[in-house]
Amino acid sequence: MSDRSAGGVGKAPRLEDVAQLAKVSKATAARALNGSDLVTTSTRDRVLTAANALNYRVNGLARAMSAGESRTIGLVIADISNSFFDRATRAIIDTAAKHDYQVLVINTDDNLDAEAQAVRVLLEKRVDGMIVVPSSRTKYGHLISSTGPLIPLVLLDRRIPDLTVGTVTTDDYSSAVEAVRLFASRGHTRLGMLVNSADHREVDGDDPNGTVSTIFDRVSGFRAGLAEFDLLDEPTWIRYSRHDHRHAVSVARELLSTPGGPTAILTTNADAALAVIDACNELHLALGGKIGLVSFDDAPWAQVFRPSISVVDRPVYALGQAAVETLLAQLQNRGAPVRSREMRNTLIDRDSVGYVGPPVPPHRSAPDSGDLSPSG
Amino acid sequence: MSDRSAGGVGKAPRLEDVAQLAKVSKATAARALNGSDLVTTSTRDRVLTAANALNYRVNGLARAMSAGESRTIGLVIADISNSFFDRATRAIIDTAAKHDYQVLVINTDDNLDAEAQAVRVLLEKRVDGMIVVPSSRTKYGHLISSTGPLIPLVLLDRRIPDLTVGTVTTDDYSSAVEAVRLFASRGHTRLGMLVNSADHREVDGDDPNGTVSTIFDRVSGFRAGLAEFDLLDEPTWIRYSRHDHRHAVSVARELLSTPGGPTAILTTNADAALAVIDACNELHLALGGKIGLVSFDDAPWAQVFRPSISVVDRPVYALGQAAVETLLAQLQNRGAPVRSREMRNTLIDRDSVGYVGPPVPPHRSAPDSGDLSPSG
DNA sequence: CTGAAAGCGCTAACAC
DNA sequence: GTGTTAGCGCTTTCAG
Repeated sequence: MSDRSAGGVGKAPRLEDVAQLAKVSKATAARALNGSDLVTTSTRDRVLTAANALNYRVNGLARAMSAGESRTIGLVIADISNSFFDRATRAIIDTAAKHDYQVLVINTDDNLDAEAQAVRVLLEKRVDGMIVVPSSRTKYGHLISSTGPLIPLVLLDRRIPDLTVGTVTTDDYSSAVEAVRLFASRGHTRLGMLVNSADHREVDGDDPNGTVSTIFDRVSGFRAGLAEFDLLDEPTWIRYSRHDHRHAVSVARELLSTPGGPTAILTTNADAALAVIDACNELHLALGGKIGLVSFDDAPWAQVFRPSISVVDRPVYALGQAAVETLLAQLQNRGAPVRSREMRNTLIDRDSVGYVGPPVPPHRSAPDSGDLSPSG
Repeated sequence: MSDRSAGGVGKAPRLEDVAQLAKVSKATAARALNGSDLVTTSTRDRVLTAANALNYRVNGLARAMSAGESRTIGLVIADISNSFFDRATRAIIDTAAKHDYQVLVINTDDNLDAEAQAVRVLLEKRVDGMIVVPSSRTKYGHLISSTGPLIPLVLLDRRIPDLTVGTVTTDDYSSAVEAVRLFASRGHTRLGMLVNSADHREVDGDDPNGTVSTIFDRVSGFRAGLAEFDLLDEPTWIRYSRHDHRHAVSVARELLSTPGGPTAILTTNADAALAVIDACNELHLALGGKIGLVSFDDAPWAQVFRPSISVVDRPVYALGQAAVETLLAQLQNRGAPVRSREMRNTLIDRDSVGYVGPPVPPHRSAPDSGDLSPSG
């Protein structure tokens, strides 16, 4: 039971055991193991051999305690099993590993309480910093103390306008504008939007304050696009649905079966796109013909579908990577100024936009596509 | 810089700070905080108030050190951004959280060295146990010591025949047999298989020893199915491809464009199915007509595609959940006998199987579908 | 170059 | 009920 040499059941060897076997002090053993150059080659060898013989592994917990850093970062994310976040998570874990950090992952389902709870747990586990995908644009009390973020923090994918912390996002506002332009160039004049959101209540026309920034940006950009072409901005054509295929399909169906309703839909993610496609299947509507679709996020199936789906491709991997790098930079140098990055999406036009008429002319000279940015 | 009361920069309050403020000893403070009932209500209140005032959070590292458990488990998985593993991961994280455990996730890309490295790191971080998706059926030296698993361990999704540890899998062997039966019932006599695997070399006909158990089982089951109907078991019709869409498509194309080649394909995952669909697109083949497809894993898009894809739906969430529960049971009671579970898949027949002729009769009286099991 | 010793913050005996 | 104290295993001055 208390056999010390056997693996499995016996206790793990400690630094002291190694030191004893190598006939040196703990301090020397530690130095040898950690590659300090204040050790003779011969003693170092003795220590290494001993460590090897005992199959010694440092106790990271003990090291973390005394060193004051756990080399662990926390990731607070909406839902790992989402085709966007899973890839972001992949990037984060891999990038962190490259720098010898591990990551503790927690899902929130975009629930604010769950998010606060996750932060609490991570704080207790003494992560060195965290990356969070905030579930609210406005509520962030759980992320700060009186003087700023509780620990080094970077926001991924979504901004919190009032919180000055490192943030890594994409230019969704202008991508939405571009999507509208694409629709307009194929003659679509009645545009709708299907927003897949945890918070699926219809939001206020002017300032959907409860929503996360990505959705806020996409909706705002979409509406700015409508204005650019003087197209009808009909509130009921911007519909919200839950993260639930059946519900999303029913909303999509309503959108597409309204007489005189939209002929083209912009969706905020791949799941919503699937709902639109399904609705078209059910209603026997010609997607890519009289009906147009553009979706945010380039899911693996999007280019295999027939018609292949036009998408706003987001640099997911790079986003996750940047988040980690921003965080690590902060860890290295806590006084460093906050650095945020907005990365560029790419509109990939495939076959789902369709064609219903000649290009719609812009209302007045269109603003440069270069520098549109959201107000919030 | 060393401001103690300010958040953010100042040091975090310790148990001792709380104790002092509440005018009790550390022990009492600890008891109050941890809900021991050997404390007066009044002192408990004082302590709680103090803790609150200081915004105290236990130092989980310190607790872990002295308690001897970190309440953290490690997850070593092939690739989180895969539509199967992402959902399994989701289940694992959520189930663990429910029991107040957090999860450290590491990707291996099915690389054995990466897996060994991951295990090493997790061991150093002193996780209480780990769940691993092993990248080899035969190499597991990094998982054990002379007396058994290094720490409580459960294998997810794939077995290691020679390793007696808790394992949670699905009955892929019989599902593959069933898939063959389904093809046979629609007249398909020439069946092929597209295997999407990190280890994409063609494996030996009889014992693909290098592959992971799921693939081994699926291929074995497939071939058993062929035997059942006395169908041609042509080695070149079982093709392996990398986790790379272009490559998979080219392999699928070869499979489908061989004159006299297979008219139906069983794929081992959703990505491979996408490759087959893409190949059919390119070759203008009538999927769901003269060409049949069944895929392992029910991806979100499978039922939305036209034709909708027939699949072997695997109980992913339950699988992850069971893995955690098995592991925690082991943690509770280390002497407990190893418990493994094989969960049942469900063949969902949609519209991609097609029809090429009357049902093929079984060669001899077919074995009961009930209890087929792989040899390895 | 090497060793002794003081913590890191908490839990769990063990006294009172 | 509450306090004292001895670790948990490591890093890191500070001496030698």
